[in-house]
Amino acid sequence: MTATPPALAATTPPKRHAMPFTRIELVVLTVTDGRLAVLLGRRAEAPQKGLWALPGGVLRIDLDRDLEAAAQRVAVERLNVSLPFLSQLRAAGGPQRDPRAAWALSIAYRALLPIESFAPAPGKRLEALQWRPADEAVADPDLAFDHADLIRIAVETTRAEIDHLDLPYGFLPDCFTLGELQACCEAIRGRRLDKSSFRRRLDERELLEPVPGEMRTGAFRPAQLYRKRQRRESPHPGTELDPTGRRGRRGAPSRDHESAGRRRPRGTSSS
Amino acid sequence: MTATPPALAATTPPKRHAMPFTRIELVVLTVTDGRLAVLLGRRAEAPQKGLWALPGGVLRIDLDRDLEAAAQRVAVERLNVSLPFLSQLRAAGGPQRDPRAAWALSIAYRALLPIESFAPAPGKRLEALQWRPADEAVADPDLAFDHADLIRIAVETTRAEIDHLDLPYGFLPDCFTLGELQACCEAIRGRRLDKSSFRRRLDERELLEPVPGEMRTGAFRPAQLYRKRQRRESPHPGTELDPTGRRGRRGAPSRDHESAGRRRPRGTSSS
DNA sequence: CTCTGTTAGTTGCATTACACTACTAACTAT
DNA sequence: ATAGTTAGTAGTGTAATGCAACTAACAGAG
Repeated sequence: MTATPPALAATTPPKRHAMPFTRIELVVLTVTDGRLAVLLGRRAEAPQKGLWALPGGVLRIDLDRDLEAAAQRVAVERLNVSLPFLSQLRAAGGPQRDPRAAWALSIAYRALLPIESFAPAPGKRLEALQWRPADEAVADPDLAFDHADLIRIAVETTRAEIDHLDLPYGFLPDCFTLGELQACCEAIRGRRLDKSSFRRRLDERELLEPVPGEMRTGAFRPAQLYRKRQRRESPHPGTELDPTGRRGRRGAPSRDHESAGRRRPRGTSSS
Repeated sequence: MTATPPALAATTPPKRHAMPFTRIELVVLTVTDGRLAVLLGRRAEAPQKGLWALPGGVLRIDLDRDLEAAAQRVAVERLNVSLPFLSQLRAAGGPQRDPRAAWALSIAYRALLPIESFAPAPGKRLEALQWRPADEAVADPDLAFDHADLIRIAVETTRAEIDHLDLPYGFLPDCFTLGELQACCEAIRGRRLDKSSFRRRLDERELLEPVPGEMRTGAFRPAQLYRKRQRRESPHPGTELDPTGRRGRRGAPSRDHESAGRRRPRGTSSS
C-alpha cells in the first residue's frame, strides 16, 4: 500500500480544530424493593424538556481535575449528593446526539448507592428525580438522547460483576449480614442464588470478615455482621503453599468462641 | 420530595464553556512470535518528540460520524490500515496530560489484528512503527503520556476475554484450526493451556462450526478448519425478575429456586 | 408455657467442570 | 518401515458447584 505523502501536513501550523461539546452522564443505580433501579431526572430545560433522562452536566475544564472529579461535581450539582462508588462506563459521541452542539460527546459514569443512606434532591436543571426499575428503563423508548443504551450497559456491567463475585459494596452499608448481601446480589442478578454455594464461595475467597460481637437482631434469629476485608498484599504470588488445604477462617462465626456475640441458650439450663 | 427552585439558573444564558482537547488513541494488539504485542509509533513532533507512543489523533468533529469512525480515520491516517475489530477501552482526561492544551481528553480504542494480513506504514506525524511485546511496553517508563496505563488496561481486558472464552477472532483469519486458535489464546494469556479442556469447553459452548471438507494440510496430519458460528439467538432465558412479587426480600416463603432454565445436552460432539 | 413461622447457618451428596495423562490417527521425511 | 510431529479422543482424579436437608435462634400467637 502506498503511504500518503505527509508533505503538506508538515507545513500546517498546529491548527486548532473545534472540539466536541463534552458532558458527563451519571447512571446511578441502587437496589430497592428487591430490584435494581436507576435514578432518572426530569429535564427542566430544552432540549427534550420534560423527558426523563440521566442526570448529567457539562465538563468544566476550569473546575474539574479529571473525569471522575467532573462526575462528582455533577453529582453534587444535580443530585446534591456525593458518590463513593464511581466507575467509568463508556464514552459515546456523534453529531446528532444533542441539538445544542454540532458534535456531542458524553462520558458515562456508573455509581452504586445504598438507597437508605441517600436523599436525592433535584438540583440545577432538573424538575424531579425518580427511581425507575432498571429493566423497565432500558426498555423505555421515551428516555432522552441515547440514555437507555447507557443504562443497559451499566446493568450488564453490574450483573457481570456479581457473577464474578465482585461484591456490590456500593449498595451496602459498612456492615451487613450475609442474608442482606445475598438478597442484594439476587436483586441485581434478577434471580435466586443458592445460599450454601454463595457462602462457600465467599468464604473461600476471603472477601469478608465478621465484625466481632456485632449481630443484627431483628424479628428472627440474629445474624452475624460482616464487613469488607482489606485485600491482603500478595507480594509472594504462589508461595502460599499450604498442603492442608485449610483456608483462613473456617466454621461458624457465631460459634466463634465466647468473644463473638452473646451466647444465651434459651431454656436449656434455666429450667 | 422538595424541588429546589432553579431560580438563578434560569437567568444564566446558555453560556459556552471551553471544551477539552479531545483525542483518540489506538492500542493495536497482535499476536506474533508467540506473544501479545502492541503497536507503537515514534513521535515525529513535539510534545514528547522522539518518544514511543500509541498512535493517535485529534477528534475531528467535521469529519467523524462517531467515536468509532474517528478511530478508523486515525488508523488510516497514522497506520494506513483499517481496523475490523475495534472496541472502546476507556477515556482519560485531565489538565496535565498534554502540554498542547489546558485540558486533554483521550478516548482509547483497542484493536485486534492478525499480523500476517497487516502491513503497517507510518503515517502523519510518526517517524516509525514498531511491534513491542505487550508486557514489556506496560513496564516501559519511557512511553509518552499515560500510554503505558492504557496498554495495561487493553492487555488485562484481552486476557480476561480469553478466560471467558470470548474468542479473539480479531487475531485470526476467517478459518483456522483448533491448534492455531489454542496457540493464539496461549500467546495472549502468556501460559500453556490444556488441549483437552480447551476443546471440551469450545465444544460445549458451541462457538465454532467446522468448515465441511476443508482441512489445513501442512507438514503433518491435516487439521479440520473451523469458523465462528453465528450466535444463536439467546434471549436471556426468562430469568428476569419473576413477576410473583415475592422479591420483597422479607417474607418470601417460597422454597423454589429458579434453577437453570434450559439444560444443555452433554456429549453433543458431532464427528 | 408450647407451637408455629421465619431467618441464620451448616452438612452431605450428586453433578458438573476442569486439569492431567495417556492414548490413537494421519501425515511427511528419511 | 521408522521416526517425528501434529490432530484428535478418552479416562481419571480433584475441585467447584447445585441441591436439599438439617439444626439453631428468635418473635409472636394462642
